[in-house]
Amino acid sequence: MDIPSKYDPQRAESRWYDYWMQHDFFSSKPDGREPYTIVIPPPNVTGVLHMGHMLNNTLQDVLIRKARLEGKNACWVPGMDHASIATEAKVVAKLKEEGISKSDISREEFLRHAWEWTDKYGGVILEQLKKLGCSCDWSRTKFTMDDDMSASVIKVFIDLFNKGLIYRGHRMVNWDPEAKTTLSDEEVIYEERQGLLYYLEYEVVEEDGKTPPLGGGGLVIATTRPETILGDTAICINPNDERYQHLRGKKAIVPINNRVIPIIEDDYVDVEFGTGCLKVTPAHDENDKTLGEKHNLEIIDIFNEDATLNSYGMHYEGKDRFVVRKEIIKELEAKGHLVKTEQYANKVGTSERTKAVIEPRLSDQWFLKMEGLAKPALEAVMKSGEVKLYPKKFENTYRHWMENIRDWNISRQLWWGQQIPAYYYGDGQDDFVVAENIEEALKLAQKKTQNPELTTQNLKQDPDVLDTWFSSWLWPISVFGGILEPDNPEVKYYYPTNDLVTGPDILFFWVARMIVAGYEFRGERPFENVYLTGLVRDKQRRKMSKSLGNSPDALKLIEEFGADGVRVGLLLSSAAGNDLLFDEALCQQGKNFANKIWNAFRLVKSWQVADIAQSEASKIGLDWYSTRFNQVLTEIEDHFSKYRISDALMTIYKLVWDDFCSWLLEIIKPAYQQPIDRKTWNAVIQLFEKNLKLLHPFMPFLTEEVWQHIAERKPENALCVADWPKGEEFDANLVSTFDFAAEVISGIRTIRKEKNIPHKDVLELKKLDVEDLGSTMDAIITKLGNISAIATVDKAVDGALSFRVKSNEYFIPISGAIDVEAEIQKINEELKYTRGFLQSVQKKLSNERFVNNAPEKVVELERKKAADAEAKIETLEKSLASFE
RNA sequence: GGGCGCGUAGCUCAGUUGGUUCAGAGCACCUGGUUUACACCCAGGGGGUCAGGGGUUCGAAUCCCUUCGCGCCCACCA
Repeated sequence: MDIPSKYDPQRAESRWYDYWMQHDFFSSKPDGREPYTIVIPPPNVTGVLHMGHMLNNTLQDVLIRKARLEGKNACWVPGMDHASIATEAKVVAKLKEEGISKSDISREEFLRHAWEWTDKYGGVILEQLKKLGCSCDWSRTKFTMDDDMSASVIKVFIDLFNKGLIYRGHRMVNWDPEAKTTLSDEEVIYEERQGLLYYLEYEVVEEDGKTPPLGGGGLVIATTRPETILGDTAICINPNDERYQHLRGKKAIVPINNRVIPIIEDDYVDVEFGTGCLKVTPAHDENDKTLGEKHNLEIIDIFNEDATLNSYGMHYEGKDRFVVRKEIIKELEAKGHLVKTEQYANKVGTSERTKAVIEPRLSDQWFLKMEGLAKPALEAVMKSGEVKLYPKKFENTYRHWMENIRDWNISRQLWWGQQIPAYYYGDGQDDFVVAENIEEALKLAQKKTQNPELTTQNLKQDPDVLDTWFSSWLWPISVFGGILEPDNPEVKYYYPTNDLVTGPDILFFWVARMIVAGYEFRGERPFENVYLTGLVRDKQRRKMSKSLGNSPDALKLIEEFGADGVRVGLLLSSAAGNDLLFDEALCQQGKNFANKIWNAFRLVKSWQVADIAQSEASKIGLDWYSTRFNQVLTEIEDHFSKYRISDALMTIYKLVWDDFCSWLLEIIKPAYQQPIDRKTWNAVIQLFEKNLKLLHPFMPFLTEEVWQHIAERKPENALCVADWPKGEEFDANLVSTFDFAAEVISGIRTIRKEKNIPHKDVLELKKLDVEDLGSTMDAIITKLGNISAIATVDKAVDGALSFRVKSNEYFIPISGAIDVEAEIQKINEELKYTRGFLQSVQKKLSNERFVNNAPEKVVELERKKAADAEAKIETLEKSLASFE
């Protein structure tokens, strides 16, 4: 036999992937079959394959391959996301290396560089997915900046604007000073930081115009951000604060710039916190802004867009906010304003993308009103169940977010993305129109202004682009052209899609918004089931990240363990929603499993087939395995229906390794250099093929390789387009009878081990039946136990080793001395245990309340347990007697 | 500060409405094994007061209360 004893993944992987592609097995077109659709969570165009992607996409591939085998029209749409902030940052960095600054080049030039970059690096991750075995319909690959995708985004923007849901507003937004753009609330991550709370004394202007000296004469405020004092426009106290009654109606003086500001009163101020005096900086704090509006305060913005101080910062102009914090404290101390500092832990908002500390900033931005839009999306998950989340626990999180949803800031001060289709013709708040292009805009503007003289020269498009998620929320619709052509046959066939597999970290960013978009733009859910994976962590539970360097190289793993091995490794311990603690040992387990299957294939292939009679053992073994297969198949289907993918895999793993390899193949294996009968061989090949079908979604390469070599195949009969096994009725009794026999075999093996009897020594077996197992399984016991013959006896056999299964007793007579003492001790131990067991059962049965209250079935079972135990005790006692 | 979830064998986790199969699986570990598919293997084995305490019940890993430990989400306290 020249099949190598080790499975070689590398050869099989490239060979079969090419084969699948050549025969177009992954492509899908609408037809009469039931569709099964998944849209990929589009990875960032800047991304390279990491463990999270591997897990995610393996899961999707399992689902899509299973659906394909089930005869559905399986369509997995791949694609990429333009990821505006991340990509723009990379392009800016790259230009910087080349000595080009973004501010020195035009928008058009910049975009040219960005596209160049995208074309060069963009496809990498998709190629890597192919290495993993992902069976996407590559002819459908989409990019969120494709012309039609962008057109969809613009159309949706205009539509929502015309519905009055998009508005422009001067708001406090999350400003990322590094990317120089705003972020949505969801893109801000709050981190606990240890900082200082500074107590600063401000001078107070008395009624007589005098200012008592510092060191007790002023008022003391507490702040974490002393650098913002130059933007202070008031001091606020609680009107009920006894301590500060004397400050009412007075004014205070801002240190350093000596601006005189009012002291106002508001309940908002917490009397308990700090000193009870609050400095109000409306330009740099959300709450202060609210206070400012309420009390008509001046707004002084002291920062530039990169968070350095502007001219209001006086001699600090041009310096970074954190530098200023240090320096200004020194100045304040020197001037006697610093009273004390305290350690203080507070939450600091940071940018998800750049990690920069977020600066609250007032600016003109575009917002989408979410409240009304969220309603159907909330009901779909919480009420109608049209959209189901797995695991269910995320429904609570989802509900909480949806019920407290805030308007979505959709504008970003970037160039890479869909430019906002708003055109300004003047400086007024309302001097703009929203239109698909500048020509349309001109018409609208002329109409709005009643000025036919207006030309495109007078129009200026908003320079900002839309949030990336404002394009990806349309993904399940727009990849099928469902926004631009709502009635096209593609979208009608594939939409709504079936399953979505993604991480819980983008539940709000993406999943929730897709549900919103689905109902708003198609009146229908975008998908039925959402499978939320866990995060991939390392063995020490740390998140995998580039900076920690604890993320293994995905492609190296595939090289080392094979794509199938890695897939199995990732899946084995990844229940939905549970974090996955990645360990290469898991991949090793996957690789071992692949090798196990490979060797089962080698074994079967090595047999000579002859027209001889089928043995009894083979016949029973095959019957049993067919039955077992059907039993396990129902379990597997149940796991799949609940999206318990790792359980489904483990169930198949055990079926193949234990039931198929360890039991069935051993039962039918012919003696050395003997042929196998044709009937058995045909049957086992069929069963092997059924196993391969179950395995294929998890281990596509290995199974295709074996499938193609185990029998002659026509090109169109590849495993990846074979048919999923149909569940058949099965006889559970056959399985339990077999289990009994397996226990007997196990008993024989234990005795061999205890007494050091090699397997090749033939033994005799005598049985004393209490429970009638019959003789159906004798052939199997004989073969696997290496037993010469099984004889039934009616009393215990003297001078034999014995063991018991349930109430039956088995004897193995051996030549030579039996260690009588040891046998007696063994029996005594079993007796003691069984008596104790019986006692506990009888105690239950003698409890009237148990007998009266417990269901009849339960009581009946206890009675049977008691009877069985009594029978066993009797057997054991007889055995003991035989030694005396 | 509010909400959600978790704590079961050395590790990662199952355990559906309390009652055969309730104390399980895989890996790891230990013992033995050159049986001619596979040592990436075979056979056998040990291991848990189900986080601690209290309660309900004939009966609790499962229901209730409480303590401790951990994770996640949301929230404007300077």
